[in-house]
Amino acid sequence: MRELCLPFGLNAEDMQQVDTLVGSRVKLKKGDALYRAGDAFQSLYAVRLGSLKTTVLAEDGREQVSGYHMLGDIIGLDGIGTERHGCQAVALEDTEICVLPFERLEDLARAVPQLQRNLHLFLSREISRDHNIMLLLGSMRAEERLAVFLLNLADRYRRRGYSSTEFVLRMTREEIGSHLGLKLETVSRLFSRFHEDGLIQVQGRAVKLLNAAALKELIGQHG
Amino acid sequence: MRELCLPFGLNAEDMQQVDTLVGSRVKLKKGDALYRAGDAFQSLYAVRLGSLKTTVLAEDGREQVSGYHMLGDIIGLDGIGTERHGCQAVALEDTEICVLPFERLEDLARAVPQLQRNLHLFLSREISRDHNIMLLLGSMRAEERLAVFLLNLADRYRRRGYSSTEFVLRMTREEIGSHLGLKLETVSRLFSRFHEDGLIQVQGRAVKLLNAAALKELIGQHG
DNA sequence: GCTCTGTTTTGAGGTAGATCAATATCGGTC
DNA sequence: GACCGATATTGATCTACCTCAAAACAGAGC
Repeated sequence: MRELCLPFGLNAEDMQQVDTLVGSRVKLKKGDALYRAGDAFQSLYAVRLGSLKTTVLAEDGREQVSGYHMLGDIIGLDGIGTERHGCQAVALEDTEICVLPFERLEDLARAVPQLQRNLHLFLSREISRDHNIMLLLGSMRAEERLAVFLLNLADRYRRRGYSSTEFVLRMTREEIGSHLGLKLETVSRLFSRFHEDGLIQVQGRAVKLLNAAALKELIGQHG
Repeated sequence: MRELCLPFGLNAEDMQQVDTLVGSRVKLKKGDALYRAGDAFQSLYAVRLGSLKTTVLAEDGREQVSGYHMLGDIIGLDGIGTERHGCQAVALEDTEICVLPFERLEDLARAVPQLQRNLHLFLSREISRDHNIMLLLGSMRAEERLAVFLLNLADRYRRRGYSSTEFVLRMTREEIGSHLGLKLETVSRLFSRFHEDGLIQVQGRAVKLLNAAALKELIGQHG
């Protein structure tokens, strides 16, 4: 649970303070942007419902999906340094967000050590996560990348109490491809192959993991 | 300067406190590890002299260079969340490091808002940096990657007051390749081609940028 | 239910970068 | 200054993935 909740481990008194932190709530429809690259940074955002993708943009317009975010994830962390968001966040379905004004969060973090600790945890975990994606993009073959993606998704659903073997993807093949450094056709072909090989069952965006162990085995082969 | 110094913008009084933070100094020889994957996390490290590479390790032993760090860089940020370092840091030459015990840094950050702010800046900048590398690895062609790498290096040298057009690479072709998601032969060929095309001058690890504008133009083409 | 648009699947063929291999060069050591 | 292992260069070939193209499918709106 710790990883899913910024105010984890706080006592009742501190919790009251933190409650004053939560600013507004935002509702997004599928396709709505929570923020865009270049927007002034003021707040972090906690996902309460639904899911979003974040994308980094190159100057020439190329776009790379940098993350897929769901319940409990905190997004916007990359904006702290630059005072501007470096990427954009777009809802993949109807989504609800808690706004956490960052200045107040900083003030509160100074007063509440456990909150400070949690904030650092979230920041650092984002860094670790990104490093793992770099490893994936830099040194894994296409089928390994998709296997990692599926297993990672399964794990995140599991931690949130959802089925870890059956879920509905919220992203298109193109978005998955962008995230994994592959083209949509390659992603589609891999889904088909995993299906044929009995590793998964796919029907459009509905995915069922049939043999997670075999998927894990796939990772690390060849390369 | 702000980006190069954790105690940036602190007044004299606060500075005195921060001075008490700096624990020991560590001297590393070329090839020495500052920390290894799995080591308990206790401190952040500031590079005072020399340079290091950080590498992420896959379970199967594959290794990916996640960063190249020089004077003023803070490393170890990915360990905060997990209490274990997720990657390893190895000196690329004789190197001097300041140890910053993290618990004390956290304590001090609660007392000194400006220090807190700077810490958040460093954490967030690392995230932005990683996102840009993800963009590079996920959607750029080989020659674009090397161009980005060289221009980025030039910029970092410039900010530190060194020549931005002439420098000596501290990494092997293989390490550069690992960082950029390419094989060493590809890196070598690209250096040769950039040389032939009059963009740079290369002699082993000594590099001179002859036409930075053309290198910039290269980025964003095709893709 | 039908239409339209966006998404997905599948096929055929091309290419950037990998792999394999041989030679050259560097940097350190005795 | 000669030797040795590590690093770099360069060439020839191979292949994983991309590109282009066409058809099947899904879902939102009427």
